[in-house]
Amino acid sequence: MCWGVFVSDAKPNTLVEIERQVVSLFADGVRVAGLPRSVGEIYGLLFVSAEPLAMDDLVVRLKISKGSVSQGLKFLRTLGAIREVEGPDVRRTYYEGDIELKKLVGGFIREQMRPHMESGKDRLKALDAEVVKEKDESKRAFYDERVKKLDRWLKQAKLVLPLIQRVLGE
Amino acid sequence: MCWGVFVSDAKPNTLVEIERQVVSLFADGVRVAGLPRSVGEIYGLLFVSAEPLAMDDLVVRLKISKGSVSQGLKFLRTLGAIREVEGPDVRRTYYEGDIELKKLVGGFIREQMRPHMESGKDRLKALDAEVVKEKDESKRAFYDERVKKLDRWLKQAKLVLPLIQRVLGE
DNA sequence: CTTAGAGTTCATTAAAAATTGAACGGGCCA
DNA sequence: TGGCCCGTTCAATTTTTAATGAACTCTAAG
Repeated sequence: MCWGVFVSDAKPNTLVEIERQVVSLFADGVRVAGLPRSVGEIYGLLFVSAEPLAMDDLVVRLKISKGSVSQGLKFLRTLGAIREVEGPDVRRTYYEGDIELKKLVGGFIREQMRPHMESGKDRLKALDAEVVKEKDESKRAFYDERVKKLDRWLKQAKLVLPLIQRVLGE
Repeated sequence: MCWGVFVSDAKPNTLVEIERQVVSLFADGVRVAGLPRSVGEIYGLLFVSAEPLAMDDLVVRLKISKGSVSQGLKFLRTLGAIREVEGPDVRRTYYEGDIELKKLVGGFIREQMRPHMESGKDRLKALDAEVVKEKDESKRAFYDERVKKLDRWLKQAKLVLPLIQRVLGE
């Protein structure tokens, strides 16, 4: 084995202050979206790292378990928030963060929000079926109005999401 | 005491199927925003109720504790998602749901997202202060670029939020 | 074929969040 | 003034969620 030549570039197994702050910023940030802290930490460290990192770097430097990192990376990959890239060790998979906001938001909308909206559509259908069963005329009218309102909400949401993506798309 | 006359209008202490479905829809719905299930249930029941409800109605019909309902109502009030109204018993406070989506979303943006963004601004300032301390020229340039990127993210978010509100404002 | 190390999975454990319920404050009427 | 009831608060508890780590798969090198 040969270590010598690259020693001065060796990654520290701890975070410098700037990294600490960015990691913490993302860790807190992702929580408004209901995501686990570890996911934010992982993305945060990739975001502030000039060099791509492998799983083991994340485990060591963030001090979180291999299992958590594996799951966090899997999730970030499905969002399209990180990219697999080549690195010094051919046996390992290295990652770098995609620093476009639209990628993050777009991925979140696609993976987390759309599915909910789809199931919402079905549930409104079921609701409609329930409303027609209502015997009392005026109650039925009231329920019908409310279900129609929910339909409109869903349409508005469908309108807004692509709009967000367009604005973030520059 | 006199019950007779209004017995047929008495509120059941359980939910009918339509109510059950709407309550459940909202209970699940609010979770994408990271809010507790009980908040969704409360809003949901107010949403499908033609008559305003008092705290006790919610406790009995949703089978959740007085404490939870009190806190849930408090939260929904700060969002502006519900309204206090007069009701049959002058001693009680009755509520009805505001069924405009913009109220819900607007309240959420104002109460939950803006504060985070404000603190984010401060944290970016702190980050900037840290970056200038970096001795290594090229590292400093890199960090500086990333912090600038975060600044742009914040600006984009500031741009998007009012846009959402305008679109929902019909 | 065997070994070694990267990466995943998932049952267990630990941590965080929501819910409960008892105690409290305050208004109102007798 | 005292009893009653509505509503709030918050410490204790339960429930939910995330993190851990050991066992596993897979690939590649010897």
